[in-house]
Amino acid sequence: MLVDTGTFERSPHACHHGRSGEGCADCKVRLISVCSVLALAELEELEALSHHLTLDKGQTLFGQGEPAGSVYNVIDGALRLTRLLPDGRRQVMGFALPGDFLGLALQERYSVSAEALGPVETCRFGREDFAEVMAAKPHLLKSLHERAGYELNLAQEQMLLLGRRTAEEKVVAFLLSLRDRYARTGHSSVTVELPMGRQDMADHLGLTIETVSRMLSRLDRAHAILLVPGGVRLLDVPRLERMAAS
Amino acid sequence: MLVDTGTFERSPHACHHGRSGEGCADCKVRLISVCSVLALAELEELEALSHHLTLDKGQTLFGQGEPAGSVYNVIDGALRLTRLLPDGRRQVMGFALPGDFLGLALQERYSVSAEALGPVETCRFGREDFAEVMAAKPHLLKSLHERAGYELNLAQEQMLLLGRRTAEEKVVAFLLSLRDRYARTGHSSVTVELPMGRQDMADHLGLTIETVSRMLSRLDRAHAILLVPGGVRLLDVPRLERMAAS
DNA sequence: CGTCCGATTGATACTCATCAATACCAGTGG
DNA sequence: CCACTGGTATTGATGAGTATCAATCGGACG
Repeated sequence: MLVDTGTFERSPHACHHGRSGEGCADCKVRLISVCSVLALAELEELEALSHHLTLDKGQTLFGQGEPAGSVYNVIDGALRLTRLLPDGRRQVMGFALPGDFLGLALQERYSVSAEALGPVETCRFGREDFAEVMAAKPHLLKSLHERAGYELNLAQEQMLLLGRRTAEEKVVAFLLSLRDRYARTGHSSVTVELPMGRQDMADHLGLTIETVSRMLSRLDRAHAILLVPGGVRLLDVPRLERMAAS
Repeated sequence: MLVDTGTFERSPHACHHGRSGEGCADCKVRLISVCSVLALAELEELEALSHHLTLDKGQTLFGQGEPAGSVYNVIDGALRLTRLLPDGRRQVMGFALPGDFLGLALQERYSVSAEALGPVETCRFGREDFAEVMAAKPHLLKSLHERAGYELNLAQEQMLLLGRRTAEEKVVAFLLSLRDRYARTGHSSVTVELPMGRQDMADHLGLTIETVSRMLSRLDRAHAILLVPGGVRLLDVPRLERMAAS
């Protein structure tokens, strides 16, 4: 069931062989990724093990159940993380954005599939390599563990949403949480980009595509948001926050 | 909003002051808890920091949002882990059983409330104390991280359940997952104990108490399960597994 | 025996899914 | 430039599944 992902990968160590502006030190997401806890010397050490990897829209970074051979830092773009039921029903567990770390559970097999929502840039490490570095650097492990705690928190938030919120609350809460995540990485704005399609949102919120569309239309008609191509503009954040019932 | 939990705690170090059969080495859950990765010498070190703590049914171990002053090993009994929406809607994130570790995210504040479903026995550590020990023992941190990965996996499973399964599938999947968890801790049996009430199950599965009750009755009438006081007997596991659509 | 609390069962209402048609938009080729 | 195509989003009509409301049951306990 593996499709040819046709990813493009530079040769290992590409970053530090004299190319300008490509090293980890200049990395766009250095300060918001796990790498932020590393000293410069450590960074170089890790850099020697890194592989730059890019994907196009729709390509699969890894599939649910596959042996987890690599871990990844997302540098640019967005991915969706999905689980499938045998009969095809799909749940989108979340979306990975720049600065996120994929594979932080360090398990034998990937528990989700990761697919690019658009052009994506990642920094790949062999799992063995990374595990070795981590064994030598407890503060890196600690940082990873903190991220895991954060992920667990998000997962709980999402469970609450899926189990106890109405369709409208789900959509509103999703828009606000996306805005918060963008804000944390610097891109603060009233206009929230939606790199995923309606079906992805639906599968994330436990709804159908039609219901998501209806709720967005309704919010638009109520002038709480403004639908724009590729995203939404949040017009009345206080009202949205009340609607989300968080 | 803090109720008097009225918990009973022995004086610190109670375990190793000559009392027989009370040390960590004899701990009932030693081999299935995080402590399983510790050598005997390390175990004694940790034991010096441990506090034995018991709760009665309904008592709160800690509340959502409170500063996370302690972490806990569950020795006996069961707790429910809940999150509340401002308007009172409740989501049960999961149930803690013997061998489980509470507070493994090591965050500033508890992200859930933990309430005893019956008599509960725990092993408490001050968060600072535990963090210190962990800083000195990377393999303990690694073990905790692995547990976090496992929790994350469970959380994803639950998201899939909440978002994409029908009421019947939810109830069946819940019964089977409980059986699996009991099996992992040794208590393998076709009779699955249900230490939680119907409302707890409902709040865990994103249903109402009535729907849970109806589904259980229906399964009983269909001779897939047998409702017994305090639990269920799984009569036709293969069929249940088909119904769960996992 | 009566009370209390949780569980079960029934009748009805409502939210959201389903089915279906249409609109929109980007790309492609005539 | 404009028709055609495929994919995605929107909108509408209807129905299924589950929530809600209400009554009854059943066991534990005083």
